[in-house]
Amino acid sequence: MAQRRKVGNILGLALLSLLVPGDALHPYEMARILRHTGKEQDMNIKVGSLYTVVQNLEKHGFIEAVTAERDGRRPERTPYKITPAGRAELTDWLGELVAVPQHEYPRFRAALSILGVLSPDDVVRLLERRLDALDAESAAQRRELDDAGDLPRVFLIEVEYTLAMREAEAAWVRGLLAAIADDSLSGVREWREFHDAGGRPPPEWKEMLDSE
Amino acid sequence: MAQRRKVGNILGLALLSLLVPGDALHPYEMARILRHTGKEQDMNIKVGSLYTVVQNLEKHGFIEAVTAERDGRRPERTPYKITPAGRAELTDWLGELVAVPQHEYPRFRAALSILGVLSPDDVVRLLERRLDALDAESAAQRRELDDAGDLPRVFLIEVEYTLAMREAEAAWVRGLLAAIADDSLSGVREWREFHDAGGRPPPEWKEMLDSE
DNA sequence: AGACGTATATTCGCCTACGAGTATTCGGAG
DNA sequence: CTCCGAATACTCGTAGGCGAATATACGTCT
Repeated sequence: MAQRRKVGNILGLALLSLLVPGDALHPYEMARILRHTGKEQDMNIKVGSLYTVVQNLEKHGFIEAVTAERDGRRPERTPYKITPAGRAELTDWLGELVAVPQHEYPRFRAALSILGVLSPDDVVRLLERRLDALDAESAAQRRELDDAGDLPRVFLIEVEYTLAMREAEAAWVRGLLAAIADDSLSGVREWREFHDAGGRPPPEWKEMLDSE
Repeated sequence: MAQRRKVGNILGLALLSLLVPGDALHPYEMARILRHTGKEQDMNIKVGSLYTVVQNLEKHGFIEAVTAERDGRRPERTPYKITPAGRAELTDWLGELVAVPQHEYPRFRAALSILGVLSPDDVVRLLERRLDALDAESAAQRRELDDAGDLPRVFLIEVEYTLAMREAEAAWVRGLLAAIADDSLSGVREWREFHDAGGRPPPEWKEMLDSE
């Protein structure tokens, strides 16, 4: 998964950001804060991975362990603090994420790309279910935004972003359904034939698909 | 990564779909077809993974090896064909992907959620760069769509979808920039203070962030 | 005919992700 | 006081992802 960055897991970015104020934190507390501040909505957080990521961050000098301490008689804890290299990595990484759109692979896009193996009628039914789910989620999220009305908007941009994207997707799906319904989507007849023929593309498409 | 599905890698879905017509294919040819038909745009395709996925698909009975053959003196090839269980898995999986929106974690959303560590001015600059990149990509993709004008639209839905999403994102970013510029985004002053204070949240926010 | 680049076809091994397990302490209920 | 569940704080093993290596055959330029 890791590529150019020495630490590829996005969790690493969140951890670095937690340490920015300068205080040392031990892994378990990082996990607690992340969960408590709702960061699980923004990224995949698994405790097992968190410890791996902390190790990697240390290995590459982005954080360093403060002398292990013992509080009460709890298991030994090793707190970490961010290094200058860590701060540099944080701003650089974050800057890149904001400025350069990544090519990610939403499962839905993958699914769309092989939609042909289903029949148009099935697809219509499935898309309608998706639409319902999308609308429900949007409504829930809009409520969430209203409830947190006193919190400055800046601290909710990721929610607004997600909401905007979800609504855009819903609109697109609606458009697609409409196009299928009023038959303005070119190729639906061919699609049905394709599907009825057991997924074997008619010969005259072969070249088109090949040449692409 | 794998969860409910016995084979979690989305590549498996694409491979199953290739085998739907009934002909047996060997792994290398699957890879060739996928690359040739532009599926790399829709999902992450690594040859190393492909072989692993093929093995897993076989292990779970979704595909089965046909007697290994030898063509010319090329290295031995083992072609696979889809089983009834494989067809069932394909339609079920695909159906779920279409009907049920997944919670995925776009890096950009994660980045937005910790934007606070950058200064508002930096963020504006970065967002402007993103906007340029988005517009450039959209333009390129629209050209691509025009060029393939004879191909039935059904076979380009994934492209249309991506384009729609990208444009929606661009619109949202534009809106955010405008809101920052005309100061209608609540909390920007606090944001600046927060950043100047070294990322330490002012005490009166603590509760809000905690209670969330 | 030899050399060299490209296409064919797969294997290997490292690293990361992460579920599940382990060990300890604390805060109540009874 | 003691039992027990929840919280604290990690560790470990396994499976999957993927870059890189390997090995053969083919085409073609000289």
